[in-house]
Amino acid sequence: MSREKALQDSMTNSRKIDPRIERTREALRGALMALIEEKGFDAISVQDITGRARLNRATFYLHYRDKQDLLIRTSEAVFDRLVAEAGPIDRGNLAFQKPPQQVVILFQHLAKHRDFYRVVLGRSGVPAFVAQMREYLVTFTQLRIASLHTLYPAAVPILEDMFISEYVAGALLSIIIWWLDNGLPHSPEYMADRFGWLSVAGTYRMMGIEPPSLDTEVDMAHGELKGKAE
Amino acid sequence: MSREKALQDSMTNSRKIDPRIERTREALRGALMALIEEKGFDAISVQDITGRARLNRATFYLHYRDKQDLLIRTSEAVFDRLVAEAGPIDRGNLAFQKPPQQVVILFQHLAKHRDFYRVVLGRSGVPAFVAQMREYLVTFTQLRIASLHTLYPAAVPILEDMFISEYVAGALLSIIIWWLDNGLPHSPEYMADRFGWLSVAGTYRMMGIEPPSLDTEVDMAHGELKGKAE
DNA sequence: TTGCTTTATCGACAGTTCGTTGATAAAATT
DNA sequence: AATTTTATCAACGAACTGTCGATAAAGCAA
Repeated sequence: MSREKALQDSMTNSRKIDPRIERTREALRGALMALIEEKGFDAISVQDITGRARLNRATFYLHYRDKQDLLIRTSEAVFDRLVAEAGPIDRGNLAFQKPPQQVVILFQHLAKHRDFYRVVLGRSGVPAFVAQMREYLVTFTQLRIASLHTLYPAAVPILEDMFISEYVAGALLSIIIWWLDNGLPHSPEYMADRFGWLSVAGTYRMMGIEPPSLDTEVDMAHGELKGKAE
Repeated sequence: MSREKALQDSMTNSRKIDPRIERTREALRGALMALIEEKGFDAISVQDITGRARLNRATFYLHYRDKQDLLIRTSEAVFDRLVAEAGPIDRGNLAFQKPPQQVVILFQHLAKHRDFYRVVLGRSGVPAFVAQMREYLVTFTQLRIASLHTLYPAAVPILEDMFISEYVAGALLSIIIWWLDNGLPHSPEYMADRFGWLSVAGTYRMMGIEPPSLDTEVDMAHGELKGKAE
C-alpha cells in the first residue's frame, strides 16, 4: 500500500520520496547489476543481492516480489528514459535523414547506460527484455518504413511490412550488442550512420560493390515471388 | 564413467546404446521442451521434469548435472545436426547464388525442428543458446563475405568485416524468430531468397526504390551527411 | 524539539528444491 | 543363466524462499 503510493508519487506527483527508499532501491539495483555480471542472473539468489547491498533480506521483499521483479522494474526505468529521450517519432522527417536523428539518440542512450544494456542483452541476459527491446525497434522501423510509404505509396506490399521491419530491427539489435560487447569502438553518430547506410543500400553497396539489379532472375520454383519492382 | 562412455559410443563408435538410456533421455528432453513452453525455463524444477517424464528424480542426475546441462545437451544435439546438414561452406560458390543454398538448408532445418527453436529462441528461451546461434550465423556470414572478397579484393575494409557480419547475421536471426513465431507462413526457399535480396540489395531496392548512391559524402566525424536519394 | 509515521532490522517459521547416498528391483547384455 | 548396467525408492543435510511479529532507527511535520 504505502510503497505503491510512494512509487506513484515519484512518477506523477512531485512529492518528495523518502530518502531511505531511494537508497535501498539503488543499492539493490546496483547489487543486482554487479552480480549479473559476476555469475549471471540465474545463479543469483535474493540472499546474494541483499548481502551485496548490505541490507536485510526482509527489506528486499518490502520493495520487490522477487529478483525477476527487481530486474523488470530496473529495466523499465531505463527503457522509459529511452522512449522519453527519443520522443515521438516524426514521421514526416524520417525518410532520408542521414544519419537518422532518432537512431543517433538511441545509440547515445545506449552509451550512457552501457553497463546495464551490455548485461541484459548479453549471454547471461534476460530474454524477456531482449524481446521487448526488439519489439520497440520493430515498431520504430515500421514507422520509418511508413514514412517511406507516403513517398512511394505502391512500393511496399502491406504483408511485407513486418518482414522487413523484423529484418532491419534485428540487424540493428545485433550491431548494438556487438557495439556494447566490444567496448563502444565507434561513436554513436558513426554507428547510426553506418546502420542507416546498410539498411537502405544493402551490404554490397556498403562495400563499394554495385548490387545486382532487382530484375535478376529469382527462383520462381515455389511460386511465391510475384512481381518484380522496377 | 559409464554414461560418458555410452555417450562417446553414440557419436564415434557404432556400438549399440542401452535402450533404457535412450528412452530415459528422450523422456527428459521431451518433458523439458513441454515445460519450457508452459512456464518458461526459469520456473522449471528438476522435480517438474522428472515428474512429467514419469521418472525418478535420482534418475535425472544419472544423466545430467542440472536442468541447464539438459538444455545445453539437447541444444547441441539439434545444433550439430544443422552443421552436419549444411556441411562445409563452399566459398567459391556462394557469392551470387540465389537463393543461397546454405540458407535454404538452414531454413529447412529450422522448419524440421520448429518446436525446439521456437522455444529456445523465444521470450522464455535461453540467452546462451541465442548467443551461440548468433555466433554461428556471424561465422557463416563472414565466410560469405570472404568469398566476395576474392571477387572484390579492395572492397571490404578488414575492420568492417565483423560489423557487417553482425548486421546481416542479426537480421537473419530476427526473421528466423519472426518466421517461427508466426507459424512458418512462407516456404524455406522463399525465406532464403528474400533474405538474400535484403542483405545484398538493401531495404530500398527490396521495396522497389532506387537506393541512394554510394558516392554520397559520409562524414566520419559525426557531421551531417549530404546527398539524397532520388 | 516532540510526537507520529514510515522504513529497516532481526530471528524464526514452514515449505520447496537441491544434490547425493545406499540399498534394492528391474532390464539389458553376454 | 549369469553378469553388468540402469532405474527406483526413501532419506539426508543444505540452501533458498516468502512471510511473520517484534523492535530499532530514520524521516517528517507541527
